[in-house]
Amino acid sequence: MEEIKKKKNMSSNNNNNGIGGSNNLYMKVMSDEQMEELRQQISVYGTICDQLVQMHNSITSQQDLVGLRLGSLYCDPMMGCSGHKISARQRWTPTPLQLQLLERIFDEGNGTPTKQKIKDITNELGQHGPISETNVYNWFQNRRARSKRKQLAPTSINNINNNNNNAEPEAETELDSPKQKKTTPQSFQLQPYDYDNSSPHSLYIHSPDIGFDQLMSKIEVSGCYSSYFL
Amino acid sequence: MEEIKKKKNMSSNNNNNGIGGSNNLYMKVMSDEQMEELRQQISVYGTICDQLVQMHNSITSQQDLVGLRLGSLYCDPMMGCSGHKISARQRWTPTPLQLQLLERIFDEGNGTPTKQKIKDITNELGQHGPISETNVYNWFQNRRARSKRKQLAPTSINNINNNNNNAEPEAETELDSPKQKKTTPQSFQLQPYDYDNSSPHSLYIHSPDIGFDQLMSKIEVSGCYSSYFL
DNA sequence: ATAATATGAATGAAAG
DNA sequence: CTTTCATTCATATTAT
Repeated sequence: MEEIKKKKNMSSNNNNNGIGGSNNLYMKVMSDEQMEELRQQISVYGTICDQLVQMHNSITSQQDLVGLRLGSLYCDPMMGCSGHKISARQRWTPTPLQLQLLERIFDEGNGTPTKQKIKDITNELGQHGPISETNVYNWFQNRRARSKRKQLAPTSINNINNNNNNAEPEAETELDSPKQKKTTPQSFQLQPYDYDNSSPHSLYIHSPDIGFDQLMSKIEVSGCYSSYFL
Repeated sequence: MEEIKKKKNMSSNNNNNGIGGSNNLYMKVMSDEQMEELRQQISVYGTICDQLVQMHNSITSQQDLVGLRLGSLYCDPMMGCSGHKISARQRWTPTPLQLQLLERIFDEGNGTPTKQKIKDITNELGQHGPISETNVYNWFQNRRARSKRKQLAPTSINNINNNNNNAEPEAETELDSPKQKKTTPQSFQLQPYDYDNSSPHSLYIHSPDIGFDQLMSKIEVSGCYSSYFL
C-alpha cells in the first residue's frame, strides 16, 4: 500500500521544471510516457527471461512442462535480488452481484447477446464493479459452451466412446472425462502433409554463444536493475 | 544487487551502479551513467532472450523429430497406445517462427492476401513446420477480424488513469505485503482493460505468463512499439 | 504444499 | 466479412 502510493508520487511529479530546484541540475529527466515505456520494456524482458529460463529447466530436466506457473518468488529484502514479480495479470472476477445479474440474463434465454446488448449489460454491471464488454462477451461465451458441455457429461462414461466415428486413435491415455468431441469430429480438415517427411527439421541447431550459466547470472543482475521500475 | 532495490537507498549518492540513488526519493531523474546502464541493461535483456530462444529451439527441434506433428492422427491404433500421449494437437498451432512471419506479413498491410499469396506464404512457412493454406487463410481472417474489434468505447466505469496512476497493484520488493489474495472485499481492482487499441501504452505487460508462442512474438515486438497485442 | 477444479481468456476453425 | 463454436490455456480458488 505504501509502496503504491510512493509510486504514484513518483510518476506524477515528473516534468522537467520542478526538479531542478534543489540539486539535480545535471540530471536527465524523462517524461511519463518515456518512463512508462521503459518500465514496460524492462518488465517484459524480465518476464520473458524468467519464463524462458523456466522452460529451459523444464525441458532439460524432463519434467513435464505442465506447471510452468511461476508463482511468486519471495524475495527477501535482505537478499536484494529482485524477483521480478512483475504484474501478475489478474483476471476479471465478477462480483456476486454481477454474477447474479449475468446469470439471470442468461437464463432469460436470449441466446445471442448481440453487440448492443452486451454494451448495455456492461454498462449496467459497471454499476457494481469493474467490468468491460469483453468480460461480458467472454462470460456469455463460456457460459454457453460450458452449459452445453454439461449436458452430456453427467451420464455414464463408457456410453459414449465414439463408435461409428472415425474416432481418434489418440493415445490419450485415460482421460476419463467424457469431454469427447460430441458434435463434429472435425479431425479431418484437409491438413495436407505435403511437407516433406524427410525434411530436415533439425537444421537450425547451433549452440548459443554463451553458456546457460552465464545467461542465468546475467538475468540475475538484470533483475536488480529492473526493480527500480517495478 | 543491493543497490537499488529500494528507492530509499539514498545513502549512496555518489553512485554505485544503482539507478535511483538520489536524495529526492521519487524523482524520475537519471544521470547519464544511469541512463547508459539502463540502456545497456535493456540491450542485455534482448540478447539474453534471443539466445534463450535459440537454445529452446535447438532443444525442441530435436524432439520434433519424434512426434509432435499436428495431425497426430497417424497414431496407429494397433500400437496399443503404449506410447504415452505424445502431446499432440488436433488443431494447427503456428510455431513461433511461423507466427512471427505471419505477423510481419500482416503488418505489411497488404490487405487480404490473394489466393496466390496465400500459397506462397504457406509454402514459405512450411519450412518451419506443418501448415496448410487453409490455416493461413483462417489465420488472416481471424487476425483481421480481431484486430478490427478495437473500437470498444470503454463506457465502463473505471477508466481512470490519467496517466498517473496506472494500475499495477504491483507492489515491490520490500514491504511487499505477503499475499493479499484478493478475496476482493470490493476494493476495486483495476483490471487490465480489455482490448486497448492504439493506445501506445498498455501494450504489453498484460499477460506475463504466457505460452511460448506468444513469448516469441513478444520478443520480436518488444523493441518497437507496435501494438500487436490483441 | 499439492492436487483438483472452476472459470476468464485466447484462438483456430466454421457457420452465416 | 462477421459471428459463433469448440478447444485449450492460465490462473484463482478450494480441497486434501
